[in-house]
Amino acid sequence: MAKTTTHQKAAAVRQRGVTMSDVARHAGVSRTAVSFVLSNRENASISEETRIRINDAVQALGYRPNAGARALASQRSDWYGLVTEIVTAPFAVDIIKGAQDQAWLDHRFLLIAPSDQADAVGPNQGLEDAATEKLLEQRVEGLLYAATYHRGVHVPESAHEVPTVLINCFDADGKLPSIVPDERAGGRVAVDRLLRAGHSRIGVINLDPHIPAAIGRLEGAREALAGAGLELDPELVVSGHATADGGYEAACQILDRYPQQDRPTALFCLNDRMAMGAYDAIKERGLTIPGDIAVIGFDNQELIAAYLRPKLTTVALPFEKMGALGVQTLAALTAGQPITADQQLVDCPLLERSSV
Amino acid sequence: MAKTTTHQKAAAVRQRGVTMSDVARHAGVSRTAVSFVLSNRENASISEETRIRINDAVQALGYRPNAGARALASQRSDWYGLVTEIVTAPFAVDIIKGAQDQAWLDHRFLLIAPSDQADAVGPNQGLEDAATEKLLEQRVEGLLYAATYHRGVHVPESAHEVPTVLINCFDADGKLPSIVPDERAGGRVAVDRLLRAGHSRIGVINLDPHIPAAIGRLEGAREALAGAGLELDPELVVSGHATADGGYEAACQILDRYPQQDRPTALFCLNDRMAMGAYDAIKERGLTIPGDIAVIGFDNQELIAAYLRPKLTTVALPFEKMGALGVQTLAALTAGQPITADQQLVDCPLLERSSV
DNA sequence: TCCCTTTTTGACAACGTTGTCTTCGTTCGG
DNA sequence: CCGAACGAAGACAACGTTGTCAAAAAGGGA
Repeated sequence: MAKTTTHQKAAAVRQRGVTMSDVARHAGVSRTAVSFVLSNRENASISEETRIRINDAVQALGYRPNAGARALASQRSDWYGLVTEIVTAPFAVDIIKGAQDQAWLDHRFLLIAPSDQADAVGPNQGLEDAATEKLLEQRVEGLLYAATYHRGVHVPESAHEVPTVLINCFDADGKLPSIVPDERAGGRVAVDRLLRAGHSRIGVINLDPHIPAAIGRLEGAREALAGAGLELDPELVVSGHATADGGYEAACQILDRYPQQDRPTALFCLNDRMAMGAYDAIKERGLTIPGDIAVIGFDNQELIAAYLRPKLTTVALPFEKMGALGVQTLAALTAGQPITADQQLVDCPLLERSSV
Repeated sequence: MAKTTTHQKAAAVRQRGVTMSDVARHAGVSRTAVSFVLSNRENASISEETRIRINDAVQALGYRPNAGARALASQRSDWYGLVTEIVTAPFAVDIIKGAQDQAWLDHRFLLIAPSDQADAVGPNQGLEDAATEKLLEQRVEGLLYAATYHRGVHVPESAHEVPTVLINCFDADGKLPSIVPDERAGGRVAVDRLLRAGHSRIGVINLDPHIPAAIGRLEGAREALAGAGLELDPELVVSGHATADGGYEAACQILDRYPQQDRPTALFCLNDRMAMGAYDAIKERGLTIPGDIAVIGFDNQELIAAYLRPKLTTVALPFEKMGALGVQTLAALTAGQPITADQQLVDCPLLERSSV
């Protein structure tokens, strides 16, 4: 009696407790059969008829497998955890998109946890550790760490308990595999584009020269120039704060430093925000883009690049691809496959618009 | 003997199988005691000493509760599902941020699933249904739907099985509670700001006049003008495509239509992208901002508003707040509390910068 | 010492699956 | 009509918890 009461109460409280047994009962078969059909196993041996009966029962009852129970019993969750500060500083959201789409394709679920590792390597790992811990409690099969900008990071200790891949950042301790943009090739592509348009005197508006993005892109620029038998004039490289204002000031410096005939005819801005400022500096001086000065950016920040007038030709960071590749790499790792390289470089494609 | 072998094998295969029993054994107490301590229950009656012993054991063994098992046994997952196209079209990422932060505070986990409901009401619900279904399989306790732009949506049938809240959109069928921006108040605030700066002849660059944002903001503008004894001159309202180009064209129309003395001295652009275009139109005509023409935007798209020169004064959409409020509302619903209104309006704050 | 309270234990059933094994009918070919 | 071969059923242990309960042990006061 007491037992019955308990059951009824539970049933009343539960929103929708259709279990495999219910399906089996409704289809007039055994639980075993249902389990076989639903996870359509190899060593099947289920007649087409019962298979259909079971599927019908699933439909009729609106049965939904319980992911948690399945994970518990089968000891695999099909979940990956993604720790990222991107949600906080949504510059690289496309990483999430790429990762999520890929995970979806692989029938895996991405658990996204926030990180506040606002910047760099420092042990500001309060939230980050907690996030990792929470994800491991959910028994994720692997971890991804994604950063808003390309840099070295330290990952919490516990991340080493499961396969882990870094996206748009790399392990400062050099132990974990990572996916990063090929900044160098990107810089080369940008400057090549300018060279191809006939420019040979090219000003460069640089970022903080110590970050990987600046180092790689500048190196690429040098290579491209070298390919054309030219050298990068150090005088034409001006660093600025990575904002529109910074770009504006840097552009003013470059433009005002020389008489007209010596003035560079093109500017390579190491990010789009600075290109935005450079536009203003150029226009202010009554010069036209790309007529008098060609401008090429980097990052392909849609809101800027596609809406500047004229629209900005720029090199895109392959966020989406990196996200997808991260998940693929993780999938390989969790499947026990060895991965080839610890650092995978992803191409930065040129986006032609109208500023060159 | 056979049993021992099995255990060893299991332990070898499992990555890290520390269970509650292990903790109990290590602490020299019963499982029950451990369970009591870890979920620190009311009817406890556990001595301080054993409590400490248990916590030490947890530390020592690196025990991590298995969330899935806990969910299974306790019939509550502490998970909310968030279905959104925001990741695809990352205009309103801050909704995710707000929701996630709030969920974190409430010790709940947000499962984010992608929706491709790229636009509007239509039954393009392939992925969306699938996402909802997946989330329900994970036994989420409630669902959130978030849209990139304020509009009416249809939600999959199965969403009605658990408490559901809409963010930045509303149920076209009028059944589900929603959180939306107070567009009207926003429009009022914007125009009030212009009036306060002494402008009385105000041009309006409108969005597609049928969407909730346009309707509300325009209505608010009218109210503000009425408060100053003015009326909205229909001639001064020009609709354009919601892009920089659209804004540019609309601004040209407004600016060129009148001789200088009749020209509006301020423009209210219903979004920042159009304000960006308007800037160009104004500057092209040799006019200054805000000297000759004041400009006020809407949306506060950081990349634009904060980087335009001069920086754009605009009205912000309260994405983050809406996200947080959505989670709070959902928490109230799942806790069985009745909620007050089916549609909660959230204020759109004015962000003063330098264009007025 | 005895009773009463406070801790603590042990046992057991649930939760919804997976996975393995044995058994039991059928049906069919020979 | 016998033995395969196949399809399916049934039983059971496992997964790691929660939750409930009765009962045992430890301590304290009179």
